[in-house]
Amino acid sequence: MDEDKEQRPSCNCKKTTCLKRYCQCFQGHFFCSHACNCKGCWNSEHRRTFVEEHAELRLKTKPGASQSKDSALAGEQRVHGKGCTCNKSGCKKNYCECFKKQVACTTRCKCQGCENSYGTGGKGLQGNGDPGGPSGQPDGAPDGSGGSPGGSGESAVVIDEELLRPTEAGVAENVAAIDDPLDPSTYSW
DNA sequence: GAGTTTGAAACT
DNA sequence: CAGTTTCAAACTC
Repeated sequence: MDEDKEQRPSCNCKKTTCLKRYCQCFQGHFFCSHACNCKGCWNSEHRRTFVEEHAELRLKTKPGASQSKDSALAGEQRVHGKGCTCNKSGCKKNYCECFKKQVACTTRCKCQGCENSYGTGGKGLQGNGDPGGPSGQPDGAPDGSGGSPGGSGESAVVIDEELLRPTEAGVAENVAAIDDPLDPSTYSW
């Protein structure tokens, strides 16, 4: 029932008009809804064509970004396609895209002092992190099982593609749920 | 609740 | 292509 609610992100954009990937909704291929607290929002069904044009434009200018970083990688490891570049968070805070999705950092990541404990303990143990790093130990497994979950790290690496790639139906449903988030009087342009 | 910090995305 | 700036979200107080 609330499943759709959970899948649909909400944003608080003020300057991007919800047409850039700063916007959680736009990034997730959702239209903004009443749950959003955005201002000057153009990411609505009313502007669907406009939104699609923007999405296409983004696609043209930055093809690799079209699918976000997430699903860019498929096959051997479905983790963050591009990886994170965390410097200070140690990949153990929600600033870190990998941590946020509960996936392991990989060699694709450019993070420093990685302490991401998901999967095999993060690339910090794989060599890209500094060996004599902040702790040297990734704080152990999140579940405290004492080892990598599943041994192969599989459970932590796999991400739900459904969440990353909402179906047309999902979008349509989302759109249908929007009453009228676009009040002309609310927008300055 | 407000302010600060952080990483990602956009722009030059 | 690389560096800088801007942005929204997460975090701390």
